[in-house]
Amino acid sequence: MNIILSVYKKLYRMYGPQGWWPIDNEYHKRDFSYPKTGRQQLEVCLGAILTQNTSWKNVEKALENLKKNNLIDPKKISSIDKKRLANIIRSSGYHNQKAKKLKIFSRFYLSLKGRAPSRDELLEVWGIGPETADSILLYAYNQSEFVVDAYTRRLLASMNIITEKFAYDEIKLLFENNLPKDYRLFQEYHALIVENGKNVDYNRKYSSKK
DNA sequence: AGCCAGGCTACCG
DNA sequence: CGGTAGCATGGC
Repeated sequence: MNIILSVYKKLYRMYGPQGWWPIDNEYHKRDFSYPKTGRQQLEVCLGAILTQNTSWKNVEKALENLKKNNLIDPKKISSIDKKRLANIIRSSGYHNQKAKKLKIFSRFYLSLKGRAPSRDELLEVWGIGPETADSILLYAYNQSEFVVDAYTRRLLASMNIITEKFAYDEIKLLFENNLPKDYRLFQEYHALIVENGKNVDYNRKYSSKK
């Protein structure tokens, strides 16, 4: 069995099913039928943007605030005053940048008229980089795109499978070429890597930033 | 009381 | 091209 798959099994034994992406603060373990509504789909997209270089705790509050203001809605986000939006999502950090990102994404989301975006389309949107694009495709659209984040790099580097300077797409392909193309597996695997990253101290030695 | 988090853009050489 | 400063709050 290849090492990528055996690492998955080991993590799964250690932590069990994760039930990502959290929606309304809940982790739907062993249920891969989410998102169930357009609103949930948008919530995943917004969360993916808000969590950029930010702990999920801080994002939860921002999402709660958005809900309180009835703002999980692309039209409302498009039209709300940017300063006001920034204040609502303040707890997620970089709130001025992220307010802009949410507004630009909402416009884009509306332009899709319900269809799924391609990865290239997402990458053309200001504020959406490779990890956010893959998170959106994997968790909001249930497409088999593997998500690579800082924890993924640290994990593979700690096992000497990669060096720190592997490109995003190289790491992504390493997973996708060694796993059955199954979005449920991809969802669970990435979630397990993050859970593991939160619990394991890599001594910051393998961080992508210095 | 620093250090860091589920990154990305802009700008520099 | 590759490298890096800037963005910002809250948790530990």
